[in-house]
This record gives sequence, structure tokens and C-alpha cells, in this order.
Amino acid sequence: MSAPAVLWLRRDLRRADHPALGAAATHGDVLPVFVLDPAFFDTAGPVRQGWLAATLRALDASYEGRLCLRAGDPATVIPELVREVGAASVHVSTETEPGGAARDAAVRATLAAAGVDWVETGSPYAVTPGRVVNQSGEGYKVFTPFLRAWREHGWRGPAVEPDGVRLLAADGDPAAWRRVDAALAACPIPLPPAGEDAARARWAEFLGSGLAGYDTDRDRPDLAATSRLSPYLKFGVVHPRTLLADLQGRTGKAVERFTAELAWREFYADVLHRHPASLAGDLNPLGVAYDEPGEGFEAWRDGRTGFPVVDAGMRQLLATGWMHNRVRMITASFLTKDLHLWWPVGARHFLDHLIDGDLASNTHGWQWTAGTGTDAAPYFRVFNPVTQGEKFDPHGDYVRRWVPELAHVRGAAVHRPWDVADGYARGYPRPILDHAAERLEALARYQRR
DNA sequence: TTTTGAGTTGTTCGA
DNA sequence: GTCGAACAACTCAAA
Repeated sequence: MSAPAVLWLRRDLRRADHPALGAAATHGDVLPVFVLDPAFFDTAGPVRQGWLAATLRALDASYEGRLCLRAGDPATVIPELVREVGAASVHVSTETEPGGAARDAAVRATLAAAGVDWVETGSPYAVTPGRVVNQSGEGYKVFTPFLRAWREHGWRGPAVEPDGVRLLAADGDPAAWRRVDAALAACPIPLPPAGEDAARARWAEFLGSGLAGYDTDRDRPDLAATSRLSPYLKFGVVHPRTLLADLQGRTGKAVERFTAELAWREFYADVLHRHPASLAGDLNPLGVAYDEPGEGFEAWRDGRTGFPVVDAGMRQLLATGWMHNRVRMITASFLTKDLHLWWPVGARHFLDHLIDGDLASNTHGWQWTAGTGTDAAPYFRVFNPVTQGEKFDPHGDYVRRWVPELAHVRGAAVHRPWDVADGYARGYPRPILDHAAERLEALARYQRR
């Protein structure tokens, strides 16, 4: 009988379409393990901890209750586990985020010294970051050519689990499971259903009724027009390759558009992989002056800026761990162009509260808004929070849903409470700033540099 | 090497 | 109300 194979799960918390699982199974009995790494877990807020906890419980069920959960530094925990069960190999999906890649390098070195094989199969992306290159062999810095090259590169079909995979049971750490359950119990917001079955159900529903209108309605925060798969994609509960395979044979603008959104996720992962320093600072520094966070930041964070669509978005984030993409742009523009704060201030807050918070997409989405990222954003692209609200929440339903102080205002007028006779009757705050003035200030700062 | 066309998501103003 | 122009300069990708 051959030695067991450890399947170390990280951002691939699923059973289906799992190339690393297949690879592990060819080596021997498979021991699925997840490590609660304090470097990641302890720094996450209660919402993100809760979503991970729910996902881990579902993952354990996917693996027939045999998920081995341990806590600690993986560089210690994984080699220990390997010794314990006499494993000859450790199987993972390739991690390309800077922190995870550094962690993997450390674990891999320790294992190599012990003569244990380290096998990387697959990644959280249809095309592993670093593989889409231009004619000079370099990565892309502009999305559109990346998209073309990404499509031309293509991707494999879903991985089918080999017959007769045998899962090995190993002692988990009861204290670690207690921490998971405590995190779940302490989660301050209601979470979506976790796990693969829930992700598949969400996807099936989107394919059946949401995809057709995706092209035209995806920008409407008042409608449920997006896939809402991002919390599952974040932990690899569903793999984009699975989605792309299901889209085969379908055509039309909506399919193209949804595929492009998946490509954006891959593009930003590629950019972060090639430019790890962009995690903490500007990819393309503009040299503009930023203010220090103060009362304006607190108003933004708490959803009381006096700009209805901004406040609706910030409150949706706090209440649900999710914010509509269009509103992420509007609120980000407000922080960077109206409050004149540096984008990492907002990016940090988003990451602390989003259950789908993806390091690469969040970082570079923010940099796009700030004009420091991959897209050479025209300096004059400053969102007007009122006209954006009127355009994308045309009936005001989104604002009324998240801002109860404005629930009595009918129609699109909710975006301009200052023009409504009883607009402030229920205590909604007055605007904390003059957008027209701050827009000019932002433009001036860009030109002054 | 040089050149050329293009670059997710906008706003305002004036005709 | 609608529509086109103006709002900078630069970098990137590819021919």
C-alpha cells in the first residue's frame, strides 16, 4: 500500500472540478486538510471569519466529514501532519497572491528537506497568473488586449474526479473546530448559504433567469441582476473553469460580458502576481496630495455622508458583507475624489467587510478608481454621486432599501433630498461636502502635480 | 525602431 | 430635452 497524499486546501475549498484532488488521488489515499493560519485568520474581521467558517463546515461535508482541520503556522503544521501520517507528497493548487506564495515557498522548503514531494496542480483561475503574455513575453497592463490573449490562450475543461478516491481520516484539532464554530456564531450578519451545493444552485438560477439580462442590467443595484457568485469564487468553492464550461455553446452579448467579468478577475490576479508591491502602494504613482482620514472618512465608512447612493452602498456593505459593483465604484470615487483620501484607506475597509473580498480585484479596482492602476484613467473621470444614483437606481428603490431615513421619499427624488419638502423629516444627514467644489479640488490636485 | 491607434464603467457645458 | 465637444497627457500593444 502506497503512502498517503496530503491535499492541502486553501483557495480551492471544493470537491468538484479539483485538479489537485485528482493528482493527489493518483499518489495514494488522500488526506484533505485545511490550516487555520493565524496570519490570515486572526487578522480577518468577524464577517470574513464567519464566511470562512461557514465555508469550512460545508467543505467538511463535501469531504464526507473527513476534513482535517489544524491551526497554526503552515510551515510547522503541514510538515508535522506529513510525519504523523507518513505522507510522501503534499498537493496544492498554485497560489500566486504575494502572501500565500511566500508562505508556500517556506512550507515547500521545509518539506523538501524532509524528502517530501510538493505538487502544484491547477490554480484558482482558468488561466494561471503569469501565463498570458504579449509578443515580448511580458504581462499585459491594459485589459482589452489581455482579454483577447486570455481567450486565445484558452483553458482546460473541468477536472473529473477519478473513480475510487479514498479519503483518509486523520485527527483534526477540536480546538480549531471550536474556533470555527465560534466564528460562525459570532458573525454579526446573515450569510448566504455556504458550500458547493449552494454555489451550484446560485449558478443554475443565474443561468436560467439572470444571464439573459446581464448585459443591460448588471449596472443596476436596485435589481438582482448580477450572478452573486463572488463569495464562492473568493474561496474557490466554485472554479471559474466550471462556469466557463457551462457557458460553452451559449452566445450573445450577455455571455460575452459575463465572461469578460471573469477575465477581469484573472487580469487583476495576473497584475498583482507580476507587481506584488502594488498591494500596498500605487502601481503608477500620480504624485497628487492626499488628505489624512478624519471625520469625512468616518461618515463615509458609516454611511452618513448625506449622499443617498453613497450611504446606501456603505450600509449595504456593513449589513450584508457585499456591495453592488456599480456602487463600489461610486463610493470609491467619493473617497478618492471627494474626500481626497488615498485609496488604501478605502480598500482596507472594503477588505475588512466584504465576504467576497479578493485581494487582487479589490486592490486594483480601487487603483482603477484612483487613477493609479492599470488603466490610464482620464484625470477628469470623477463620478457625480447624484447623477450616478439617478442613472443606475432610476426609481430610488436601492436607496430606500438601505436608507430608512429616506424611505418616505418617492421615486428618483430620493437622490436629491434637499429638493424634497420633507426630505430631512426623518433625520437623514445633510451632505457633508459640496460635490461640485470637491470635484474642482480633485481636478486641481491632478493638474498641480 | 517608429508609428499609430486605442485605452470598462464620466461630467459639464453650450448649441 | 438632446447631443456633441471638450476635458491632458501618457502608456500600452501591435503593426
